[in-house]
Amino acid sequence: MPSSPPHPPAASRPQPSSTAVARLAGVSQSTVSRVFSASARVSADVRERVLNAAAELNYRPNALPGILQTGRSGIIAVVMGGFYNPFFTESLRQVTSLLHARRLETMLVETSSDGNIEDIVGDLSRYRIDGVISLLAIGSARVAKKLEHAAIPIVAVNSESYGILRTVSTDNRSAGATAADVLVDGGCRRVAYLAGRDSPSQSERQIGFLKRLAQRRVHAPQVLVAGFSYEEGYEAAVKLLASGPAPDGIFCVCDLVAIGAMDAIRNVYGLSVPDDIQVIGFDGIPMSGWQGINLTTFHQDIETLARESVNLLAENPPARSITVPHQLARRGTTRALADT
Amino acid sequence: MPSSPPHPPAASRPQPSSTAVARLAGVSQSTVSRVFSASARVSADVRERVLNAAAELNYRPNALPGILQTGRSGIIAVVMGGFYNPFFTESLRQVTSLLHARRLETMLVETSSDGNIEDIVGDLSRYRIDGVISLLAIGSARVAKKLEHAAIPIVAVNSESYGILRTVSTDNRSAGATAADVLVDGGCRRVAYLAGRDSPSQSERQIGFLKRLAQRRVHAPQVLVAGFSYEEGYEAAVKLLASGPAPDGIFCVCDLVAIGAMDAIRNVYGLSVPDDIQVIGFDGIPMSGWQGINLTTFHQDIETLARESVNLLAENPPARSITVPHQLARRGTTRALADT
DNA sequence: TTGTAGGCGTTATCAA
DNA sequence: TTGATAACGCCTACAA
Repeated sequence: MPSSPPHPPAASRPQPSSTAVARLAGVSQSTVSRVFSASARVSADVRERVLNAAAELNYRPNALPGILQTGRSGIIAVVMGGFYNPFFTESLRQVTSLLHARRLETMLVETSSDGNIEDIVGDLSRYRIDGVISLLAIGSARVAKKLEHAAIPIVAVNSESYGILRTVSTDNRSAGATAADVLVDGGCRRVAYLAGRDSPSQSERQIGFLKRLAQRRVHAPQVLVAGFSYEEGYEAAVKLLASGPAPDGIFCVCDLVAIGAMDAIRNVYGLSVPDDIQVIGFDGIPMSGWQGINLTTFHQDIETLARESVNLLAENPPARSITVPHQLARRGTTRALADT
Repeated sequence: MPSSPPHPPAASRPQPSSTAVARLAGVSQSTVSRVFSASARVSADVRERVLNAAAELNYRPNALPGILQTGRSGIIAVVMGGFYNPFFTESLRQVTSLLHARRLETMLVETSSDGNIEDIVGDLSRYRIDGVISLLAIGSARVAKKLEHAAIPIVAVNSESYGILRTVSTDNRSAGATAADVLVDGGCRRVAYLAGRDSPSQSERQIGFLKRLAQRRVHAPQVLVAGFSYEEGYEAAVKLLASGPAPDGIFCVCDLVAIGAMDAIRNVYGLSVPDDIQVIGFDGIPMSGWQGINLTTFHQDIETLARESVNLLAENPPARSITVPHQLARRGTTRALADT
């Protein structure tokens, strides 16, 4: 690509201003403004002349001066990564949809990690965005403080709050505990956990899982760091099964990892899910319900996560964190009761 | 939800202006402006005083006045729907990423159909957006004309151009033809097509498929309108197989439909893919490559689609349409050669 | 090198 | 009901 100008060329003609409309309609600029504010009264005669002139020039009110005055843009930045995971894209959809219902626009920011979220927010603040919803967890107290310092309201989903941030999270720890119960009740005695990386929600799930296993007097599980993708789940399972006696139950950090793991279990090792190994995922992405997959998993209540995130931002209550219950979907990769 | 103000409350303190920084640093506002424009020369002494004052106030330059003057915002609206289909979300990711590389921001607009795209563009033009990339096809010449009239540069992906719009599209017709070849070469003699709805790219695939079948002297396929989702593919296949003698090959409008159809074929009718019925999808979403699915499909070259879309918008060449080649991925749901 | 002044397109205030 | 004017925050001449 040749070196290009930072901005695309402006539209051939610049957009007409209210002054241009006023000139054409033979009224003052303020009258045009009034016609388009809808709140003020304008005589029917004048209104019609103005609307005709506006239509002729294809006039569209410019929101920028108002933003300049009020400091409020009606724009929310949504920070996201992991586009390959339907959990995130569906979250994005719902958040955008809810923002739109409140007449707020979504500025989408794509980033693979939260490492540079401070720069991103700093960058975007030149547009005077009204707030930030981060679908990525904030990774450190240092970043959280910087964000707080930026004085732009921010809500993070499935993130630690560091005592500062407003957060909305699925009850990850309790899900981990339930996963342990499902596997143990299903007869598993030798379980494993395929972990994600650098994510507080994944840590919470892991902690809940380990604690409950200990309570149930089951051996501590073998823990392997996979990641969050199908491929990483596949590879982690290959490694897991190559490393010693096979487990009889695996809890996976997310559905994509679980699906990858199942493909490895079945195709590389010729083992059966759930007869040889039971598998549980997390997220409740649509693919988990496909008949050919039929994965037992935990639904994250994306609708509520999104709704509470937008509420927290728009209503600007005192900083607080909201926990959203998960929902277990028992399907074909686990057994209801031990038949031993 | 109680009736809420249209905008979230502004950040507690309004963001400081360059004037505030100037006051604190004991210089004029223009000097502050110069320090942050980087182009102009400022003495080291003054620069430092200004930067210190700016840091103390946590000053961030406001982009709006500049936009007001130039009419160029550096914001591109990306119109999208079908979040459940990884083809669209991956397209969104790549487009956003490329825009970001050009220092352009993405304003995300979610809409289920293109029906109201005119309203959307009209709405957004109050932010003086520099252009629009629509990942949804523009559905009618009427809408295309309106968009043209709005004088905002627009590029549509996999859309008809109506002789006006700039478009970037996969070579859908040729893919349809290749699908016919693959099935016929694989021994199919009685094929079906599971169609989408209201989409020019889907029509093109269908036309290419039908034409090539005729050339190959195979009976015209049974065509059923499914849609674009797993569920719709599933239901369409159930209906298809219930309606008479089963086909021995099915071309599906997209991968999700193909995957749904396969689940129905296998689980409802106990038939084998590919032994009884061969299946071809379209898009090349990641799931098509999962071992448990292993679907023969056509990869849309999203990278190129996204790159050309952004180029077309940013470089503002004379209106033109670009066709991007697809790539066939032969996998386990078709057979290479007829063994009859 | 630095300061002063005008203008971008609105909305809000005040006067007519 | 309508018009004139100030203000938002920055950039860009132009003046000093």
